[in-house]
Amino acid sequence: MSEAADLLAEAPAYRLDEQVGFILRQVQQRHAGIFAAAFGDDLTAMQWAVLAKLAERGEGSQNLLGRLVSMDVATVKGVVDRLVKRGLAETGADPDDRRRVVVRLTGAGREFYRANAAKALRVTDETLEPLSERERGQLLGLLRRLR
Amino acid sequence: MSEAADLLAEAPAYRLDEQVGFILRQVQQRHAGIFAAAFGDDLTAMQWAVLAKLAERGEGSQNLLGRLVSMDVATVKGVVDRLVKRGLAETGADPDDRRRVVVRLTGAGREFYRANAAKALRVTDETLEPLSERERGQLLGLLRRLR
DNA sequence: CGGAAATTGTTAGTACACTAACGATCGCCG
DNA sequence: CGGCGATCGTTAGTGTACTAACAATTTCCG
Repeated sequence: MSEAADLLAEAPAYRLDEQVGFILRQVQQRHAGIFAAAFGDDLTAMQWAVLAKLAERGEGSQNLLGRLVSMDVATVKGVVDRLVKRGLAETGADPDDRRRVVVRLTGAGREFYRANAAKALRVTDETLEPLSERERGQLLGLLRRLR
Repeated sequence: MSEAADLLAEAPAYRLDEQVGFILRQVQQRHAGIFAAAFGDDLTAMQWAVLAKLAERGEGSQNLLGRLVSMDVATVKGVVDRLVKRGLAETGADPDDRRRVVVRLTGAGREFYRANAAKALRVTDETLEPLSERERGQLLGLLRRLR
């Protein structure tokens, strides 16, 4: 009974504003804005991610670090370079593997982390501000499954 | 009864992997991968977004176009330049306002849109593949409120 | 042991993404 | 009408992001 109707529905409407990819980018943009407002010229979100991971896990090779923060090896290099230039991280040789470059936080890096972890949490909070506690959990649960 | 416990909880744990911003970036990465697998070297997601918007709305100034796709004015220029170089769009002067650059699709651009809209829909579909129909609606609803 | 395969990091090239500074033009208001 | 603020586009500079090609090692396997 619905076969004729199916024929009429042949051209599925493509509306950019309804595509996940598009909305995702807009949400990312808003988050980036909130982060920038909180951290100003101190650090970008990527640099903070690497710093936080180093604080969590101690030192590690660039490669491992890249995997932990879901960043390309070529990209992580640039981020680490900038952290080193800001004096928050330092690199050294791995005695066991001469290919490796070990990255670790400096004292200033650990200090920066301690001083700003609460602020970083507020960035997350402000990003999710339009949602109730229950909705936040829902959203995170759904997003995690799309990773 | 819980006041003593509250004092112990003073340092809120910051776990990178639980922050929306971080998860959001991972989901974006997966989506970008799916898009690239579908469109290969033909077009990036951004270029497709501009193309689709032009197909939806007809011609418009670079500035307007930027607003419609949530893209910086400086960024949109580069994207439009690349579409022009690929022969999918063209620019012209606005007779009413000599500051403006009007952007519109070429015949090849319209043709490309028609030929690929269904594929673009499949990219969205594959991105959301791990979720049920109901969950997809939930996710989009939540994300939209974070724009 | 020795050589092929895999891993690690670097560099170059392309494509977003945003800020700031600039010049050209438009529109409004006195 | 005349000027001044707002808008539009371009350019330069910084920071992700990914691919491809490459060199230096290390590892594994015959």
